[in-house]
Amino acid sequence: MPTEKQQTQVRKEQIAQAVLSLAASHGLRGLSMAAIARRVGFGATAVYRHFKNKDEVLDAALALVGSRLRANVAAVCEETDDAIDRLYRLLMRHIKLIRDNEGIPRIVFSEDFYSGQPQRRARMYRGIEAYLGKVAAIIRQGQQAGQLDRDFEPGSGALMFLGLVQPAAILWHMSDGEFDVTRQARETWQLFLKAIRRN
Amino acid sequence: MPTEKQQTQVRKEQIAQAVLSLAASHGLRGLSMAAIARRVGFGATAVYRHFKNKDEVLDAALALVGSRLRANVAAVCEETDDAIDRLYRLLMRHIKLIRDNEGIPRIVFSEDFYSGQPQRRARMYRGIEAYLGKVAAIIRQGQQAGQLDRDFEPGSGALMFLGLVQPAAILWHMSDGEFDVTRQARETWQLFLKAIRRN
DNA sequence: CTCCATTGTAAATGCTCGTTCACATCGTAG
DNA sequence: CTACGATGTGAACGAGCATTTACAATGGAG
Repeated sequence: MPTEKQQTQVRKEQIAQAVLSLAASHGLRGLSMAAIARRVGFGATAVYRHFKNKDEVLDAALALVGSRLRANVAAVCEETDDAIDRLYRLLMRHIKLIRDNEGIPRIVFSEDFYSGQPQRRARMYRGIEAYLGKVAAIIRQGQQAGQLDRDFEPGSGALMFLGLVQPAAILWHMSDGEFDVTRQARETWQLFLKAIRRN
Repeated sequence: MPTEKQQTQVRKEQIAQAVLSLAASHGLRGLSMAAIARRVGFGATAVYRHFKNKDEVLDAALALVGSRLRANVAAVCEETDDAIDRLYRLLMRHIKLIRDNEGIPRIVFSEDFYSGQPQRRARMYRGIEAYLGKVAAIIRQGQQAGQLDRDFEPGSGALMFLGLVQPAAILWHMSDGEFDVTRQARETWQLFLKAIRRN
């Protein structure tokens, strides 16, 4: 047996990360069990020692994405107390996360990921809602502190915040990295700030 | 032969539309030749009378989306000369287009659609760029007319414009229609307006 | 009316891929 | 040290699906 044995816990993480990496280069279509396993250094069938089936593997990858997003929010709240600072840092972290793991948007926005899996779609929906809720909380904090305008709903602001990244991210990877996400995000951030800041 | 004969031109349109309809309910994964053909009222193999292979079928669907988007821009430019009006109407038309053809975002954002097809991805990129260019042109017109602020690039504004719809659209169909896109778009439109309007 | 190009069908092929099974090997508890 | 559970392997199966092929029906041009 050429491959070393490893704990299931370790393997699970490796497999989930392999899904993200592979999705980055080949999307969901080329995401076969064999490809995932090869990435880890496996035969295809070994994956079944750690997961019941492919769906469980994809679920693990999804959970990984969720934990990364939560970590970002926690980090910016650690770094600063200022609402605007928090939002800007979160924006930059979000972009970096996507740049480093191109597979994330490819999976999250891929419809094949959800087709035939209503529970997974529901879980994803709740995950995005939770993320938006945390952004909204930061915005509400800014409104109460008097930095941000009070005449809009924090939820709408949070949605717009997400809109700062999404089109840029899609264009970025459609252009094969040619499109400058970071620069564009900085530009639209200025517009966003003008929209939400107390005049 | 139970099925009536039809002109290739007619069939091509039917097939492309069938792709959009099917993608709406089952994503790209369930999008088999058999399913497409059945939707039209066909056997699977009959599709090959009109298209060389599946890739050509998907390309046709993509072209259909492009023509719909162009039609929207042309329509709003017909309806009014005012830049802000044009943008608002385009936003609403864009939303309606997506609500009526849920398959569009499912295809456009599905990475499987592009994986292994670099030319198609490039074509899509050019298509989005062209759309953004037209939005930017409307914005520039508004800047020259003095309605809109001059201190931001029209391209950035156009990107932000796209960001008004995208997250809302994704949440909409992830929530199975529960999320109110139109209401949210109206809210974020107010924010957008505050961001771009000449104070 | 009669060809024949066009449009359709059914059966068959070959490939990819998820999954199972029987067996080998590692590492650790006792 | 020894057994046994945990982990890994390769072969094989079966389903789904794109595509090809041989054949039938349609319908308009001459």
